[in-house]
Order: sequence, then C-alpha cells, then structure tokens
Amino acid sequence: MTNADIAKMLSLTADLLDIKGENPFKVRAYRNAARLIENSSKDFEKLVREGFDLTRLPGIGHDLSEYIKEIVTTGKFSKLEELKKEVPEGLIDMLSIEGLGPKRIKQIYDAFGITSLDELKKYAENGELDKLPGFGPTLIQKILKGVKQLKKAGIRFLWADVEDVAEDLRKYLMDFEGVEIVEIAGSYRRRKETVGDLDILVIADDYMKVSEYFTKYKRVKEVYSKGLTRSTVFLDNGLQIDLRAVTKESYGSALHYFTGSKDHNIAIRKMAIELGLKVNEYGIYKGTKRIAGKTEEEVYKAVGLTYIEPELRENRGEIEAARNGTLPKLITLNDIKGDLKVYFNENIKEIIKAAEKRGYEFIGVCTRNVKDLEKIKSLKSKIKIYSAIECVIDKDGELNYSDEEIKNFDIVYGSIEDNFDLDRDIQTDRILKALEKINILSHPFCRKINEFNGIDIDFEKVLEYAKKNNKILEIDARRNRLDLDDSKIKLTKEVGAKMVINSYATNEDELNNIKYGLNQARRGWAERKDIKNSVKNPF
DNA sequence: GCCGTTTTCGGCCCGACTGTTTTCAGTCG
Ligand SMILES: Nc1nc2c(ncn2[C@H]2C[C@H](O)[C@@H](COP(=O)(O)OP(=O)(O)OP(=O)(O)O)O2)c(=O)[nH]1
Ligand SMILES: [Mg+2]
Ligand SMILES: [Mg+2]
Repeated sequence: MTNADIAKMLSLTADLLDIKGENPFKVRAYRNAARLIENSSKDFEKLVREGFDLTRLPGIGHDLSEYIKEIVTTGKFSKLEELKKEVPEGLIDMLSIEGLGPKRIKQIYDAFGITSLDELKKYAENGELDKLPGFGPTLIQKILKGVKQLKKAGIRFLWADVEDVAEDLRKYLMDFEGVEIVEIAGSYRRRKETVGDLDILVIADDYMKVSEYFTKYKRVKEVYSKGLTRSTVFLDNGLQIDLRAVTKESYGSALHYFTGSKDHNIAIRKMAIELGLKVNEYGIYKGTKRIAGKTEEEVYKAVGLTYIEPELRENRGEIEAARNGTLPKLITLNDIKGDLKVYFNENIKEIIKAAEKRGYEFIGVCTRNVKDLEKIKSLKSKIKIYSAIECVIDKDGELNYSDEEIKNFDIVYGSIEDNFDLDRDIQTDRILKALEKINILSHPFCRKINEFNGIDIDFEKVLEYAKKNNKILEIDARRNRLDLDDSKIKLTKEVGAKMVINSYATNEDELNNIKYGLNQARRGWAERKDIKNSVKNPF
C-alpha cells in the first residue's frame, strides 16, 4: 500500500462525504490528510508498521489515525465501503465537470437517481435537468460541454512544456498600455513538476481594462469567465489560464496569494488571525487599517516570518523553518559546476563546447557501450572530462558488464530498465546489490510523469546504505522524468546522502535540462552541499 | 474531523464570478 494509494482512498472518501452533504470542515479534514500523505516523503506503511504515533502529524487526530492504520493493514477502508452504498462512486466523475460541484451533483442525484455521465447527458438534453431550481440554460450548456470533454480531468501539463507559452503570454500582457509588472504565479512559480494551469498576475493602475485585452490573446479558444479583476480562459491546447489584475500597492499580497500553495496561504492566514490581523490578496489589515502588502517580504514580516522562496511554499515545514530561522539556503543555477551525464554521440563535440561556454568546470560523457571508452578518453577540452558508463541492472541486481570491463571508467552508473513490478523487498535487495558496484544510481524510481508512477522500494533503506557507502542518487533532469522527485530529494537531504543533477543531454540545447532538475532540487530543500555537481572535482 | 501557553466547544482563509438570485448559493481561485 503506497502513500498514493492511501491518499486516493481518503480523497475519494472526502469527495463522497462532500456530495453527501457532510460538514465541509470534516470533508476538508479528509482532504488535508490525503494531501499530507500524498506529499509526504515518509512511507506511511512503514510508519504504521513501526508503531509511529500518527496523531503527532498536523491534521491527523484519533479517528484519521485509526482509519489510516486500517487502510494500511487490511488494504480496505470499511467507512469508505459503507459510504459507497449511500453515495454511488459514479457521481465522482461528475465532479470533474466545470461548474458542477458537490451540491448540484447531490441535487441531480436526489431528483433523478442518475449516477453516470451518460445518464447526465441524457437528462441535460431531454430538458429534465431544467426543472431543477438553479439550473438555467447556461449551466445546462456548460454541463453538456463538460460531459463531452471532461476538461478538469485532463492530465496536468509538464512544467517545461508550458514554459514557452508562459513567456509568450508575459510578453503579450506587458505590451498592453499601462501594465507595469507581469508575474507567472501559481504552481508554475513554485516550479512544480506539472502544472494544472497558468496563474498570471498583472499589475496595472488601470487594472479593469486588462481582462478585456487578455481574453483577446490569439491562442484563446474559450473565455470561461471574465470580471473586473479576474478572468479564466482556455487556450487551443486545452491549457487553462487564470488572470488576476490588481494595482501596484497590492503587488506583494496579490503575488503571495496567487503563488500559493493553497495550503501555504491558509497556514499564513491562520497565523495572521492569531496575531489579530487579516490577510487577503490586497493587503494585510489590522481592523480596517491596511498595514502591509506592497512586497512579499512585507507580507511575511507582518506575520513574523522571514521571506520564504516560492519553491518551498507547500506547507511542508517551511513556515516553522522560517519561524526558527532554519530555512535552507537553496542551491542556485550558479552553484552548478558541471554536468555529470551527457551522451556520447555524434553531437559530443558541440555539447562539450557548449559546456565550456556555460562556464562548467567538468563534464561526464556517458555511454552504454564499454567499447567507447578509448574514444571518450581521447576527447579534448579545457575542462575536465569524466568517462562514464551506464550499466543496466538485471533482475538479480547484477550489472551487464564485468568488473574488469568497467574498471577504467571514472564514473559507473547503474540503471533499472525492466522488471518494474517486483515486490518491494526483492526490488530493494536488487538495488542494494547493484549499488555495491556502481557510484551513482540512475533515475532511482524509473518513473515517467503521466505514464508510470515508479517502482516500489524501501527507499529509506537504500538511503541509509547510500549514505554509509558514499553512493550517490541521481536526479534525472529530463522534463518528464525528474526522478528523484521533490519529496524524495527532501528525504535524501534529511538522511544526508548525496545527489547529482544530470541533464542527459544528447545535444547542446539539452544541457538546459539541468534547470528542470534544479527546480526540483530547490523544491526538495536542497542546498549546494547536497548536490555533487555543485562542488569542484566531484570525482 | 481537528485543534487548544487564553479555549475540550466552537471555531475552521478569504474573495471573485456566475446565474435567475429579487439578496445569494455554488463553484472556483
Ligand atoms: N487563500 C486561498 N488561495 C487559494 C485558494 N485556491 C487557490 N489559491 C491560490 C493559491 C494557488 O497557488 C493559486 C492558484 O490556484 P490554482 O488552483 O491554479 O493552484 P496551483 O497553481 O497552486 O496548482 P495547479 O498546478 O494549478 O493545480 O491561487 C484558496 O482556496 N484559498
Ligand atoms: Mg495553477
Ligand atoms: Mg489557477
């Protein structure tokens, strides 16, 4: 039972309770627990096995603690099973239709007993739905459209895949008369590996005119809502863009609000309440008096905190760290001294030249074929070239090359490329075995974003071994890998094992992949000392 | 359902946009 599995059950429970009409704060408690577990770097199955007191976690009390234990030990959640009898699971699909929330779904279910999208479509088309109070023609049209495209359920976009359109939108908005600042906020600014939409903040005195201009952007396919200070559109590729426009006195508060995360915002607002203050996107208020909000620093200062970098704003301990003055000094692009994995191929000379130009001090040229060793050794550059071999780890943890064949390489990588579904203990032993012979474990979880969630291993055990034996964990920086991910990076840092960020460049442009890995390293609280390719002479 | 150096009950972040609302509930950020 993985964290993701547990989180899914709790989240489903929350949705069903919501539709049932339960107390919204109870629903939130389930959602919070689900999110806590989903985002946690700790393995909950292990925590339960070790008898860890779950109620020590924020938002987990007596009941949820027992529920989590039940889920982990039995694989089932009896409360959820009972709930499903009352509230059919099929109703969950309806939540992913824009404009349909728990209340309206309950209304529909109570009136017609509908439990599927097909039935919903039928009732929307034959005019039955109109009979419900609050269901006007516009909403019915929205529902029909939603059934057809199920927009909200669409997969999330890779961060790197929205970079270009984000920049294009920034330019487009900056071009508008009177616009002073454009910030891409939301999960994009927090550098999350995937983004559900783009959240754009515009600062302009004449902020009310911005929405109109925004919705005329050439790639806008549909205007979902348009008001004086906020609007939402969908682009031709289905990407949602939320725009918020305010005047510059609210810049800090608005940017803070729109950057999130939601959990972080709520935590900050709770702190403010305890100080007798109110925080919203316009400022910080004491009574009716506005006391701060021009910059983000002001916002944090008003609640007694130092500035928190966007990448850390996930309510994963950053607020406590800011209070205690123990925030990490996050690694930056400038700290990266080299790239320890670029591919040995026909572009290698250009890649090396580009690496020199970037100011790198070393580069690791990697092949999967031991016969390339001499050719790699004969490459010339003014920077240090490491020869690297990527070995394939077989089912039993053996490498595809003998000790003799790889002994002259500067760096030995090991990569798992098959048998992804082995049981946790077997998979863990496989990795531990391979680690004996390699320096760096490539993309440790073998995951592919939006495709494969990754192998099941006892990662903490791997980390303990790595720390003790100076083995390094890779952060594969390719846009759809980012493996280790942010929470695993955080755990690795906490244990004290080292990591490298590798670009896997096959041409000079792909050296830029480093940036994507760096984003995740920063989200994982990594400092310069945690990342091997930010020190001189790593090998 | 969770939480508490004031609290074990009574709060729980706060605001914008939409529709059919004649004053606000629902949904969303
Ligand atoms: N205070 C507060 N802020 C919110 C709430 N919902 C969203 N926000 C803020 C914080 C979010 O980061 C920001 C943008 O909202 P999004 O729904 O786009 O979320 P975000 O970009 O974080 O993640 P995403 O990748 O889009 O799913 O708006 C809320 O309920 N309360
Ligand atoms: Mg967003
Ligand atoms: Mg958004």
